[in-house]
Amino acid sequence: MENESVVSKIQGAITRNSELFEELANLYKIFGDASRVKILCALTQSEMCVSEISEFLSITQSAVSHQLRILKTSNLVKTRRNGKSIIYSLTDDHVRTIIDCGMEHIAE
Amino acid sequence: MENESVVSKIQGAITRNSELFEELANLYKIFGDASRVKILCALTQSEMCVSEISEFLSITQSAVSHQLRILKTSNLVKTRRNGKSIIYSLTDDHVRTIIDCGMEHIAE
DNA sequence: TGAACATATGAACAGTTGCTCATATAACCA
DNA sequence: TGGTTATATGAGCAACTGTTCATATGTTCA
Repeated sequence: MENESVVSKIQGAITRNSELFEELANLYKIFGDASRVKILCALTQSEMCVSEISEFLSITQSAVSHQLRILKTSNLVKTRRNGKSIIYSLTDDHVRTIIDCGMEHIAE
Repeated sequence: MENESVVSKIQGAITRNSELFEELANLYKIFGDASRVKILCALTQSEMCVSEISEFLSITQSAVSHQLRILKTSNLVKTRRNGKSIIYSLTDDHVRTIIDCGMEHIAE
């Protein structure tokens, strides 16, 4: 079949960049949880502290902290201290783009 | 604090659209696995049958089938039969956009 | 029809995930 | 300094995921 060379080229490209796809999957895995997407989406609108996030998500402060740690480890959010509070915000605008991208797919 | 009204607006918007975020998370969950992203990315280049995918991913035909079922259930791929083979292809171009979007974030 | 090939499906299982509970760390203020 | 508030962290656990193995379904062709 004449499709074979095309397929083997694709195979080559994907096998060579296997780690890249691993990384890509790990990025999407972070967006693959409703709590986290909500947090990220909220942060596209305004920076917020932990207790504010905890309140509007109606989940435990502990749960929020755990999620925020994941987001911070992945460098999607950054923090600064303000008195007793820790204020979370997005590190860059890619998050917004990615969310928009997904939203566009859903709105079909 | 003057941030309060902003936060409560965001809270409202997110609480109202809770199901939307659930849907969004479910979409990203699908992209959150290396095997699936590789399959999807391969399909942006060319339609392929199960055995071809199985070959270049180096995973069982069964595993591929299971993953393809997830992709099909989510309407990301469609199928047609060609003799003994089932040919898989993307249902639309959103997949490509979403992958590109994530890749752009990684390439920083 | 029956053997060979291609794909789908169900059960089982190890690994992962996201939550809660209890507790630790840290800053503020009386 | 001690009490209060804000956040972080670790253990434990139930639910979920992705794979493999065994097997079923479906198509082709001699």
